[in-house]
Amino acid sequence: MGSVTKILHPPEPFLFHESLLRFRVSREEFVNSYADGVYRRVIEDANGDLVLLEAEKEGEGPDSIRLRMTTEGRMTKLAQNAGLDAIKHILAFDLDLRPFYRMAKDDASLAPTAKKFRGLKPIRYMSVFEALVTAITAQQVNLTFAGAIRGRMVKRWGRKVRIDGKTHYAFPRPERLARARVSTFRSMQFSERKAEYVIDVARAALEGRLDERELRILPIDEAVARLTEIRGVGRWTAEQMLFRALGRVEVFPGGDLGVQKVVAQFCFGEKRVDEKKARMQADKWHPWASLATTYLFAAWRAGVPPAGEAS
DNA sequence: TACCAGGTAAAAA
DNA sequence: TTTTTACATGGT
Repeated sequence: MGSVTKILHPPEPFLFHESLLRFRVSREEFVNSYADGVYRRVIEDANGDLVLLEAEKEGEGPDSIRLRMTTEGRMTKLAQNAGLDAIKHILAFDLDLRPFYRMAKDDASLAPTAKKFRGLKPIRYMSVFEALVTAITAQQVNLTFAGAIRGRMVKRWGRKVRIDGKTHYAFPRPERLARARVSTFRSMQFSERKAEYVIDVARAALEGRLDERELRILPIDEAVARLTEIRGVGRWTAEQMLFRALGRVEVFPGGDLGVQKVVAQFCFGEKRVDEKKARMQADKWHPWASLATTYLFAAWRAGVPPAGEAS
């Protein structure tokens, strides 16, 4: 076993705990877990070596991060660098929040939340593939159930590392899921259709139809159009991916039920708005629309009352 | 029991 | 072109 620990200093402001809370929803999900103040996940380097990343807040004051990287075999320089790059991507070190805050301070529905959660970052998935499959599992079912079936999939097809007697799973490679049978997914309580969608996306990944470089730079509409050519990937799934894997915060998943609820609550004092109304509101947040939703979700989780509402 | 859950594709109107 | 419906399952 090889292990190395590094102290990282993310660009300020940075709120570790509040940013990671998003991954505390399910204990059965395995791939991205945040429990007892530690974010854990397994990544794979270019040689195919698996690295367990364990990140936690270091000390008081401005959030520094203690990152422990562990491999089953010898820790190589390649693995170390892969781990460092991965955590910087996941925690969105490259995203400069300052222009967003300049916009938010003049927006009545966003200003209090942006201030309260200064340093909140949109935590990301590792790949286009992972984000698409994860989104598909979450289509039209409650997130607890989505996490449960995803966990079964990961346990069955994800590569694993044993560290200190505990097993950790990497997100399954497209090769594995592309060859999986629908009936195996069905036994994990995927619907037949979800199973087909996941397999189709895995095949798209293998065939090079998920061009990350292209999806990073295409205008959002065109990127969504490319993605929705894949069966099972609708607008919502495409937008989730662009935001959560590629960090394209200008997208707005207006069809998302949760987004419609938080926008309704924090911007209109209502219970639910339709997609059109949500997108009208989001236009005011351009080009940080989904980043804005990250702040509203944080406020909602924390039980912060919407601006202008009595206690 | 019926209805909803951080949707999508395919059929029907 | 727009509006319904089937899909699977767990929770309320």
